[in-house]
Amino acid sequence: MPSIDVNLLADLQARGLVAQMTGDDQLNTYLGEGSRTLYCGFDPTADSLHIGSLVPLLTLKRFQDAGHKPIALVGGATGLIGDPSFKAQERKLNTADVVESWVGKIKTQVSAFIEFDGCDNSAEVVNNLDWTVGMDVLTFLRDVGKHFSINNMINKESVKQRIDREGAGISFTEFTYMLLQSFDFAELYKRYDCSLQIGGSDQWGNIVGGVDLTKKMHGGKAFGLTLPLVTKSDGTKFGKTESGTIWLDAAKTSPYAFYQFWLNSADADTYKFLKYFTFLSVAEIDGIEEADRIAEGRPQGQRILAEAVTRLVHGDSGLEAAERITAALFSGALESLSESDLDQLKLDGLPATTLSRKELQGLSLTQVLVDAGMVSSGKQVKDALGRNAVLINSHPKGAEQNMDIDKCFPVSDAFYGRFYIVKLGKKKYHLFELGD
RNA sequence: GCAGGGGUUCCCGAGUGGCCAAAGGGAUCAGACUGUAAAUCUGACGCGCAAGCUUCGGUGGUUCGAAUCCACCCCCCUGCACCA
Repeated sequence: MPSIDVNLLADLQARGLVAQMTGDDQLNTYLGEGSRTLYCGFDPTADSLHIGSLVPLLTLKRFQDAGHKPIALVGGATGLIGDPSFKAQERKLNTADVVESWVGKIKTQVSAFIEFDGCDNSAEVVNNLDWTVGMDVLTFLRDVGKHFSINNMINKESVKQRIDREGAGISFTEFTYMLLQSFDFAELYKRYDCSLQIGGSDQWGNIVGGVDLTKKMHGGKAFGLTLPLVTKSDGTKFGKTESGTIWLDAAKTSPYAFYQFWLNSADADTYKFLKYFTFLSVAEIDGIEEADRIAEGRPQGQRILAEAVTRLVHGDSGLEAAERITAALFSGALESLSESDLDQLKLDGLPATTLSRKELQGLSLTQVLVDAGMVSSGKQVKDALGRNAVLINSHPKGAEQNMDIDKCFPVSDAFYGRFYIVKLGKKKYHLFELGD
C-alpha cells in the first residue's frame, strides 16, 4: 500500500495547477482516504507530443508520487475522430494507419514520465481503441448515446463557437467526440476502478461528460479536475517559436533548442513555469524568485527552469549536450573550441550543414543560409547583413559580400580548415562544415 | 436542389477597374536599449543580391489596364426544401 500524500491537492493549487474541479473538497477528502486511480488522455494528433502535454503528463506523475495510480490513455480511437473542443474549425481526418503509427510513438513518449516498476500504484498505458473498435453502432447508440442530451451538448462552451459562429459549423462526427471520451472514463472505471480524470481546461466539458456517464452507467462516483491552459504574459501562444512547435521528440526539437526555449522565458512567466513544469517545491521556487528579485542583473530562474525541464525530457546526457553548445556559443569565445568540440556540437544537435566549396560557387550568402534553414527568406539575411548582424567565425559580413561567397567563407578563417559558425542575429547559430 | 452570404499575402481583416505586392492590427525576423528577459523605439515582413518575377479559391473572358467587371466551376456558411 503506497503512502498517501494528503497535501497533494493543496500543492497543486499552490502551483496554480488547478483550473476547475468537480465536487470541491469532496475530491480532497477522497484522495486523502486511499490510493486512487486516475487517468489523462493524449490524442495522437501528431507523431510526437509537444510541451503543452507536459503539464498533464507531469501532473500524472505528481499524483503517482502522492500514492495514486496513473493511467495514460492514448487515444487511438478518439484520434480518429478529432476533438472539437474550442477548435475554430472542423479538422481533417487522419487515416487509420497514420493514427496507429502515432499511437505507438506517443505511447513510448508518455511512458517515460511515469513509473511502471510493479509497485502497487504502478502506471498503465492504455489505448481506447481497444474497447471501441469492436463495439457496434447500435450498442453504442443504445448504451452510451441514450445518456446524453443534445440540448445539453449544444450548450457546452467548448462547441459554442462552432454552433453559433458564422463560417464554422460542426459535423456529427466531431460532435460525437464527447461521447467517446465519456465512454472511456466509464470503461476505465469498470476496468481499473478509475475515478478521476484530469486534463487541460479545454477538456472540462468532456470530463464532466465522463463523470456523468460513469454515474449513469455504473453508479460510480467519479471526479474531474482540469489544469490551466499555459499562457504567456505577452499574450502570444505558448510553446511556439519562429521555427515552430517545441516537441518532446529529440529528433524534432533538439535538446539544445529545447533548452534554449526555456532559457528564453520571460521573467513574468518563469516562476509560474517552474511551478508547472518542475518538481521543485513551491517554497524553493518562491525562494528563487525572491533571490532573483533582489539580485542585480541576470536572474537564475530561467537557467534553473531550462535545466530541470531539459533533464526531465531529455535526460542528463541531453542536458549536457544542450549546455555544452550553449556554453560554447554564448561565451563569445568560438576560437577556443577544439576540433573535437566542433564535431561534438554537430552530434549534440546544433543545426549543421555540410557543403563542398564547389557546391558553393555561384551562390549568394542569402541563398546558402536559406538553404541551410537558418531563415525563411533571403530578405531576412539581407536585412541582417545591412545591420552587421551576420557573423561568420566572429567576422561581421556586410551586404556587399553577399555575392562573394569566397569572402564570406575564406579559407584562412576556417576553424581546423573546415568549420564555420554562422551567427545570425543575437542567438541563431548554424555550423557549416566545408570540404573542398 | 433553391435562396442568401462568403473564399484576399502566416492569422484577423480593408480594398470593389489604374495611385495595389495590395490599408490596418496581430504574429514573426533584425537593430538600439538590456540580462540570450519584458516594455519601448527603429527597420523588415510574396520571391529574388539585383534587373525583375509571381499573387488576391479555379478556369476562361471583357478591357490599354482586373483582387476589383462578366461566364462557368470548386469549396465554406446560413435558411428553406428534399429524404418523410
